[in-house]
Amino acid sequence: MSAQEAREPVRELAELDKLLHEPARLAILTALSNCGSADFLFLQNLTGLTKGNLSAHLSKLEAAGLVHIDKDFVGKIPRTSLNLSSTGKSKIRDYWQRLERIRETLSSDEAVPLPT
Amino acid sequence: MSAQEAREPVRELAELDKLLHEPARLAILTALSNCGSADFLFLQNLTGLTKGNLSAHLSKLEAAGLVHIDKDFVGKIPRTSLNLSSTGKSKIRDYWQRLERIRETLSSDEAVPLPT
DNA sequence: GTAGATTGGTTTATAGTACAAACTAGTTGA
DNA sequence: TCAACTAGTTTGTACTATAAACCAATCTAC
Repeated sequence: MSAQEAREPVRELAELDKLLHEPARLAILTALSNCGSADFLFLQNLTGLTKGNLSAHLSKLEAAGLVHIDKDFVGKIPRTSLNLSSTGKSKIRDYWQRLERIRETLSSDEAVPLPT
Repeated sequence: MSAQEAREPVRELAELDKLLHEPARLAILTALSNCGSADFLFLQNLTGLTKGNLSAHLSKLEAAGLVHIDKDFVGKIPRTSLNLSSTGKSKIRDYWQRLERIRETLSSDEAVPLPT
């Protein structure tokens, strides 16, 4: 992270990683970050997403290496358990830190110069 | 904003308004919110967006009633000036407030219950 | 035992979106 | 006057999110 970047909070906003920034995935990653591990239905209930939608987002996050998807059976009922990979953990933590830093920068000083 | 909503920060994340949440538009709106008024090229430089991209996003924001687009001439050179409508101002302010509140809620307590 | 409903998801089809490249209209410089 | 530049807009494409349809297995009622 360069000094350049740190002095350009507006540009940093425009360059946020959309894989993490997308609302549904942000909700999923943030939830997993807070609760460690969760199963599919719990996550669906928490986020309010439809099954298809949640399934698609989870697949995308798995493909990107941010979450692990484990399937097993509880008795005879299938269960899908989700948890963050170590990359996932650090990426979502970094995302929130970055956002908070941008917010602080923008609200604290004249970060955005006036055009003439 | 219901108490229900306030107790479900993860769901609130999943339901963020994409018109504002999209990185490029978030950058545009936040920049305008900070500097009051700006012209096209200034904004392009600040956000790092291409002209076509910036133009498209501005049109979308105008159509949604969040920004005003004014065109005039400085000498013989055309100039496009942008500023937030009152709706735009309150919406971007609310967006950041909401996000900050979600962040605080999620980091301060056991906002996300553990699945059994 | 078998018909229908339920659980726990995945796949598919579509509508919407962001983006860059191509274009437009006018201006300045050589 | 011809080329290059300014200040954008329009267009085409590739991507993406989403809901609806689907699937396999289990449970329940009869």
